[in-house]
Amino acid sequence: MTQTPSDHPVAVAIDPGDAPLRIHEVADRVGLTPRSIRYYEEMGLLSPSARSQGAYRLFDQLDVERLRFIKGLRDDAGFSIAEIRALLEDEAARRLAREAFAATDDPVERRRILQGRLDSIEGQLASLRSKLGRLEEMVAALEKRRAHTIGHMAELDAVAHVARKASGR
Amino acid sequence: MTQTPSDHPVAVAIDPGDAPLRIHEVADRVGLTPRSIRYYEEMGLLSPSARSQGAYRLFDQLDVERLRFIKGLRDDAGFSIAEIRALLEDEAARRLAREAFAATDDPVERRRILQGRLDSIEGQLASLRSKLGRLEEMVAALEKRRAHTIGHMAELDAVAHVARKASGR
DNA sequence: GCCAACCCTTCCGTTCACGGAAAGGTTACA
DNA sequence: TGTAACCTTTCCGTGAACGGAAGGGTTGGC
Repeated sequence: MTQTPSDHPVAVAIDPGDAPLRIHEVADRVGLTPRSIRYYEEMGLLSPSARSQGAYRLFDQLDVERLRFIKGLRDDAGFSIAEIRALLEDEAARRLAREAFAATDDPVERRRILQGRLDSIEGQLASLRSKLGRLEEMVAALEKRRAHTIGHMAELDAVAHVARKASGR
Repeated sequence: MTQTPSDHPVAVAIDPGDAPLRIHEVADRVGLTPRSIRYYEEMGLLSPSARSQGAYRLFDQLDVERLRFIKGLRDDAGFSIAEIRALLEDEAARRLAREAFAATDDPVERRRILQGRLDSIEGQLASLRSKLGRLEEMVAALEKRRAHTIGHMAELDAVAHVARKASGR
């Protein structure tokens, strides 16, 4: 995936904006605090990012995407850090797999690696869909209550209408 | 759910069918601990439930439903207690409104009360739908990645197929 | 080569959402 | 009239998820 600026224009996803970011820059971009990012690394949600000469953390575009995903899982899906780690666990291997993928030319091996990645994604999808399902149930229940209430109101309106009629329009 | 063989299902507020439950019974039914329930009451998520002679908390069917809803908001939607309280805040008024509803015969007043309840439900629906939307976005993003990965695998398979052919079947 | 603005690790503090024990009162049942 | 099994409030403890300060090193621009 790390395409040198040479031949195929296909996967030139990262060329100029690929300058490694420092922690505060990532934090601003993603909407987290540096403290949280360090904490997530400590908790094992991030593979050890690159470091500068003087041990500064350096983040690439993949790290940023990963952190966005983490933030989504935390804020939108409401997963705990432990759950997120479980979800991303296979993905730690993915990091290695990515290198292994680039390192080999054997299609069988490459296929095996891609299959692993796919399994991981499927697992994440299953978790999210489960949460989605339960949320949809809640929405459905609320919609039912709403319909019920609206029904009652219509009833009352009908009664009022009859009453108005009975009292001579 | 626990429907006694009474006739009007409308406003049978105090019915011998739903014998008041004690805290541990509710906890078991809903899937919470007594401690959590007390905590939620302390945090203002429950209107002060009825109390027995000796100050035991007594819960009716509405309390149980409310607690189920709270649990759903907590576990499924991942809302914090503060957010849940905000969501249910108007519903504190609902409790009073329910009594007011039973206390009046004026259809106009009753309609007004129902409208208030409806507004509250709409607010809750909006919150849940917002969360739902963001979750769906995440699922969509994952599905895209999955499709991408599957595409890559198909590519590899095609290459392998060609290779097999070239090497004499 | 200097300095402001970052960054590092370490450690203690804090908020949230409860858990759990203490000390005592209540209920239901024999 | 016990008595076991609940319940009450009060208070201190805890794990998760950070916040923030201390003490010190690093970068980058002038």
